[in-house]
Amino acid sequence: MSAVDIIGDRQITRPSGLAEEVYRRIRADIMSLKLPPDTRVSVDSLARELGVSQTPIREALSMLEANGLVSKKHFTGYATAPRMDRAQLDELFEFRLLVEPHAARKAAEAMIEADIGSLGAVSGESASSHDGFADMDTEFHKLIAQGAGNNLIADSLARLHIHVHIFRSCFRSEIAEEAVHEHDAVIAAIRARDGAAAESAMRRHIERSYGRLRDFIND
Amino acid sequence: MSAVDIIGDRQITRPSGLAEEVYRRIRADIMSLKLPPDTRVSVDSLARELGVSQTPIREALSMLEANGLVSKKHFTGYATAPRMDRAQLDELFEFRLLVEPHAARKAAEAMIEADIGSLGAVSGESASSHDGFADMDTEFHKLIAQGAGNNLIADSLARLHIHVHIFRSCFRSEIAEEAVHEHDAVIAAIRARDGAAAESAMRRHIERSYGRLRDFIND
DNA sequence: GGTCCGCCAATCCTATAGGATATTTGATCC
DNA sequence: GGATCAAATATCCTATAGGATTGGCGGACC
Repeated sequence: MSAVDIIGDRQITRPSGLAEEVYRRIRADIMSLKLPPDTRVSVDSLARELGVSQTPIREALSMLEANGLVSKKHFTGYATAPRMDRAQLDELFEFRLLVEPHAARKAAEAMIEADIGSLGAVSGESASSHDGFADMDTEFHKLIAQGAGNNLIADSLARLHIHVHIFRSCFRSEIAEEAVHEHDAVIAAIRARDGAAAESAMRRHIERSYGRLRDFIND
Repeated sequence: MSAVDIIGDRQITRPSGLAEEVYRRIRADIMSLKLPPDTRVSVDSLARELGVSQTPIREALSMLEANGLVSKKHFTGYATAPRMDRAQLDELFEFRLLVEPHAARKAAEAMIEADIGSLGAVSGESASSHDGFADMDTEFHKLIAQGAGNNLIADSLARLHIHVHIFRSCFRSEIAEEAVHEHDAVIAAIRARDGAAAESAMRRHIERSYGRLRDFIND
């Protein structure tokens, strides 16, 4: 009998290592703004708080650094990345505008029916709270990127979307009713297998989203 | 006086930490095929070989894992990523085809003169050896991505280009005379500040490059 | 009053030791 | 001869202790 066992809901608790678990935890704390941008992160404190040794903390922070969520200064320690400035927001949306409409088109052409079903499941409902909308938005874009059948694109967008999430959370942006409608437009086009319509609907969504977020920053 | 000192060519040797140095070292070994794809990588061995403790090795490997160059299996150890298969190659070039022509267009419109100068410096010369061409190709695409003024794009492409480099090295691909000509066509278009021409020249270059690499794989 | 210098605390960085696990090897049995 | 099982090895994972460095604080000096 292995040390890991079957738990109630028939799910193996595969221990991918403490490092990965710590990674998820810290990333969650960053995304929930429990660790605000530009905040010092002490290895020692985290080790005590989470009740593990320093080594897995260090590994997790190294991975977070490689993903651009924290930065390390030699002999000074780690700190969460500063909030995006105007230039970075521009760069990020230029990138999204380049990739996501293409992904939407491919998804409309190649997505399997089952995944289109799950896509409908993240439409509108549970968009009552701010966090609810954020999670829904994340899931929406992730499903489409995966539906396009390109893991590289999906991973790149997921990595970037984290920063969008943080930026949006910083300003407690009101839940955009428009965004839900824009999502629905994309979903409808994908359901209709209309690649061109999906591409332009996604482009419109991202452009509007860009406009909504850009208002918060003027430096 | 700080511990780090000024060296001959007026450059500070800023010690970014052992972890980063180890990171570069391992990445170089992977790119030079000294660590071939799908090869076990022992933390202990590396520690002894490089004469450092296990901790910086572990941090470096964590960063490499986040960048997709090695993978970790719990209680089994690290291993270099397996060589790209056909599907991954397709995904990678779909991505490049999406991003790089756009970058070339922007570079033609916005690149400053000085950088165009350095661009000409990587044209043709030192393309005699295989490694020489590989480095030149890397530098060529990096300069254009940076010239487009979008760090996100530049970083994403740099990360992907490493895998192209490894794949090409695996097959000891002959130095493609064509590639140099295609590069020159892009450079000429950028020099002429012709965005449309730069975009299509880059698209053509990547498509041809894709065709050249695709021949090596048929599974 | 402003500036510079030395001290102190906090933190990171490194090294080593011990526990746990997967893979491999060898012998035994069918 | 092939398959199965068990022990041994190599490796990773964790924890703790000690050395090195940076940044901040207070006092002295101009």
